[in-house]
Amino acid sequence: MPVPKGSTVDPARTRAAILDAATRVFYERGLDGVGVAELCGLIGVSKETLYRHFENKDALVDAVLERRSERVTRWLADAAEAAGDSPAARLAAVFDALREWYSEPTFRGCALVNAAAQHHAPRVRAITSRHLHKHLALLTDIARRARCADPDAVGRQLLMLLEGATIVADQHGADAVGDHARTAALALLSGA
Amino acid sequence: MPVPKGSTVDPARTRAAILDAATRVFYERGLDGVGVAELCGLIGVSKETLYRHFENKDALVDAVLERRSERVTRWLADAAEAAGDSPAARLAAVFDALREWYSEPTFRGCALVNAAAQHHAPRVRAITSRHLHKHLALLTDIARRARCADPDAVGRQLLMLLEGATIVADQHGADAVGDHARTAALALLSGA
DNA sequence: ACGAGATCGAACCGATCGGTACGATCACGC
DNA sequence: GCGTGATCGTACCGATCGGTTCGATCTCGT
Repeated sequence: MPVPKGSTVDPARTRAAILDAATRVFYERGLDGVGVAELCGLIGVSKETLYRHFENKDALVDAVLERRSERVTRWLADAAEAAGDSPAARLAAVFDALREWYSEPTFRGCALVNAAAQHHAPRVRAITSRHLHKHLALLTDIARRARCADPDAVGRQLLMLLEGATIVADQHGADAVGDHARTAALALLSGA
Repeated sequence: MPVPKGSTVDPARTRAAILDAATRVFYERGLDGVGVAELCGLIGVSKETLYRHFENKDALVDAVLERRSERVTRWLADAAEAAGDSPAARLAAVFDALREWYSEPTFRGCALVNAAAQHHAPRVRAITSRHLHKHLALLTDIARRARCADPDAVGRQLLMLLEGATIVADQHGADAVGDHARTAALALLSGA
């Protein structure tokens, strides 16, 4: 085997461990809320190892956000897909998934949007912008399937609702936010 | 006069100048994106002066956010008030005001929400939470005036739309976001 | 004219940060 | 068994940060 797979010394696994820990701690405490030294301590990895896998902290941040964006996007797309062909059912499934997310004790809002609010660096903003575009594509597709007169407009409206629900759930607790968002989303879809 | 009003040495004016500059630069570059030394340089004020008016940087941040929250809240309330008695007109006026805000070149999203995404400190989170509650009160009042069956639920839905529109306008440009948000808001109000 | 208080400018402090360097250790392939 | 490369632990570096201190200057009320 060219690449050891179960051993302690396995670059791919090390890299994944770094990404996993960084994803969690950056989400919990903010991109600038944890230093590289502390992060390495949490993972049980030396700085040299981290810096062989990532050019610098910004590159690590980019990788974390990129991976997170893909995971979330796929998660929502899968939820919609599993709900069948009915546009309303697909939309309901998306907001049901969001509702469960809001109730998780580790929920702290959207990691991408939070990151964009912290790092005004164009790199981070671009990743977040693409992230929202993926959501927009999913929601616009639902609006198109529902034969809305203006699917793009409805998609945008649903995107605002999705992002706003995430913000409100983070700031005001998840209580009924998920349900209200779901209700509003279905109303916007059927009313258009 | 116990307090000099037009002179160069005027603690109240100095304090206001610090707050003004800090509000602007914290909004543009982030709470941690500008140091106290640079901030003082921009204002033309020494560190000692800043630290006589504010106990520390966190206290300055709190004061900036508190003032900003009051300003924004009053601005939206005034817009609604000026629109007359019709609930739909009041709501439309609120989202018209938002649309103009989104188009300003300095627009960078909601300063309070951004701050909460940066500083996980409970102080900042509390200020932001109160800020959203003020918006919620305004929107719920409109829903109540419109004789919605469940004004609290509609208020929450409108709040999500408002916050989501602000996020989307920041990330995807202001283009038609304001119009779409306005349309969606009126639809949610009249459909409930 | 005098004293009080606000302000300036610059030096200074300790802590922390991102990032590098070095010697030692460990696991694997040949 | 030997070499290669991944890893560790630690020390180190320069920069920056929030915050303090001090002497000089300025303004104002009395």
